[in-house]
Amino acid sequence: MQIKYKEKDYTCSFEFVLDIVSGKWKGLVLWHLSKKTMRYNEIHKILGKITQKMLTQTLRDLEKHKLISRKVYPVIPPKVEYTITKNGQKLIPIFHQLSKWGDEMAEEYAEIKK
Amino acid sequence: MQIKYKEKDYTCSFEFVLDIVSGKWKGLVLWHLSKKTMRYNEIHKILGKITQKMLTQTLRDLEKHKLISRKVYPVIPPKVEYTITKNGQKLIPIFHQLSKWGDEMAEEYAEIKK
DNA sequence: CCGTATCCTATTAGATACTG
DNA sequence: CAGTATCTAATAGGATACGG
Repeated sequence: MQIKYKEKDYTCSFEFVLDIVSGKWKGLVLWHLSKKTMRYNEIHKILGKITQKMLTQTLRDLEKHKLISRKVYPVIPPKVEYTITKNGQKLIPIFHQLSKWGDEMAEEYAEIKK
Repeated sequence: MQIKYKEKDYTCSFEFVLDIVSGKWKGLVLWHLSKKTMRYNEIHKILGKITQKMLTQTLRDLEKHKLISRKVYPVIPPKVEYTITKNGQKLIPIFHQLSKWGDEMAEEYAEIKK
């Protein structure tokens, strides 16, 4: 199935999915948001080493693809909450499977640090 | 779970998985090899626009992570076959789920070309 | 047939400083 | 608090030529 979205063309839906979740931080952010709604700084702290630029970019990407939603409270100081959407939530069980597969692979490699 | 493999560190197995399957071609090559064992040129033709450099690099990466195996026949002209491993095959059903999810997303976006 | 070896461009990510 | 704006570094990917 050919997919066109936001000016980009994909030859199959799997390619489309990779574009949505690949990159250094997107999967991780989604994973954390699947547990609870979080504020910008909260995500920033839990990820530790991400720069503000990358975090903002990651959040915007996820929002663009409707995997998370952004709610701005008109208060001072600013308050912004990020929540996973239903579509985003549907990815999580699949992420768990991938993780499990990764664990099994790692055990076979026997170079694990627990 | 901390994973270290081939000089690289991963903070979780999901990150490890992304490293294994992300990139422009790896998922696609694995997908095709899940259907049948193929020769180098056969893969090259079916992918169409991949350069030899990228194809070789992709195959080496997949082999390094033991998702495919490489068999060289000592004949002239050379013959090399690539086969998906059991570990690689385990990924395929998960890929199908991701694909299905991508299709559903695409339908919601309603910018599809079938 | 199945690759390597260079060289080059494009994309992604990080560092740092600044702002409503 | 939640971001932008620049600048730079690192990595991924592509073009082309050549070799056993």
